[in-house]
Amino acid sequence: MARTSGSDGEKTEAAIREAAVLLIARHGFEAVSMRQLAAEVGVQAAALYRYFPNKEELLYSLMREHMDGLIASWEKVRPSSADPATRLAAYTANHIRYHVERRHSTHVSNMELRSLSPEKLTAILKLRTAYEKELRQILRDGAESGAFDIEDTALTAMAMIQMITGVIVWFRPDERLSVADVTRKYQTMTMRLAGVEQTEEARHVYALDEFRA
Amino acid sequence: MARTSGSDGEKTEAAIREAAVLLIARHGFEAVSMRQLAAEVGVQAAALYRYFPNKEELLYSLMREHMDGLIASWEKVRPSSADPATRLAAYTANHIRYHVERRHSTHVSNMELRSLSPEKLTAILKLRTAYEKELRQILRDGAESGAFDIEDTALTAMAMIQMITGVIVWFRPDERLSVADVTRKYQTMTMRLAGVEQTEEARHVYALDEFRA
DNA sequence: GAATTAATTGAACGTTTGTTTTATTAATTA
DNA sequence: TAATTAATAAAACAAACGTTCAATTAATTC
Repeated sequence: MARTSGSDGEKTEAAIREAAVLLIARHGFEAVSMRQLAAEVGVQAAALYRYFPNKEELLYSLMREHMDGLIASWEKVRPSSADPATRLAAYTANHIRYHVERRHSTHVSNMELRSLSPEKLTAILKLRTAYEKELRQILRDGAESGAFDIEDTALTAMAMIQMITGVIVWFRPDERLSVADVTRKYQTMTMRLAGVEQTEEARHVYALDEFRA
Repeated sequence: MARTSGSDGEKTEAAIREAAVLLIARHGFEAVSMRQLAAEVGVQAAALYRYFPNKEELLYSLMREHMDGLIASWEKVRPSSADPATRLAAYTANHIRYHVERRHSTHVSNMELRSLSPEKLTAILKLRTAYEKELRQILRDGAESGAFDIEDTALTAMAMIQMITGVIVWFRPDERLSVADVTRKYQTMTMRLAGVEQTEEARHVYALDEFRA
């Protein structure tokens, strides 16, 4: 056999990416074989090598796509000139929205870092650090202006990120809780961690429907 | 060759467990081979099967040991009859201490769940749920008594656990931050998430040296 | 319609995998 | 000291792994 009827490189690559994210999220990178992935796509294993030179490059490509998308999504909604509390609420909302919508690729990007070579690992961590730096800056600005009350901005930023990323571990949108509900509740919590007073807190969180779309 | 001079079953099993936790934490369960593990212990692969019937049972045994230890450590320090804020501070401190002291087994228990069969996965999750239930009860008691101000106790408990477990991702004890420093800062943050007022918050956190040993 | 390019198959490669079996020696018990 | 048990090595198993290569067909270009 050879080229199949109706075959299309672009569609095949997209199908590979989608199946790979799902399989790797479910079973882990090392546990997924190229044959298993190919079978899921409906193709022979050898065909995968037309799109990715090897297994590790496939993983790396998935992670880069995820991180690039995350940063791009933030740059799109970022209210650069707003006050720190507004920016914090926006950061929280965007983070949760992006991760909830991409549970599987988030899992891959967070859990499979050890399967990357040192150079590729460094590249991904660089993107992650750049993204986290945005939050640290918000916290620092708020602490300086007196809007926030934070003892250790670096530590608080790490704690916040862990907290809001953790939403994908337990949250599934259902009838009880919508993404908007969860976002609002997490916004309240990041405000509390930032040391915003209760009245100010509510004013910022509830006024931020625009960041929960 | 056969039995080696000075060989001792107990010591060998302990060596296997220790090496397994380290290797699996570093490379992931699927990426670690029985031969690699055996080499680390200084033994042939076949010798491992004297202590564990197969690879999965080894993983399961490591996870059970971790979870049992976590629950036991909490039962030992738990101030059952204290007020909610004190109990929350104790829970936070014990959680951080246990996890920081066992970074590698924490990594294994949190990241390798998907390598377990459904029955074993259920067993481990049952232990985890039991442990998390303790925190939910503290939050519920505090909310009822008016000591805490919490909108959604289940969600807040999940967020707190994610936050305080996340400490192992970035924290390494060094000259800048000791475990006691980090514990105190995280206690402040869990108090804030619980909605304890600032003055009460400080009174509870700073008086809890006993829970930071 | 012929030539070229894109997409894929099927077979094969040497390694490595988890695991089992058998033999052998050290330590312990009688 | 003889018999027994504990602990290991060495070799072998079939199965699965990532990857390569040559052949073949579909789609596109000329």
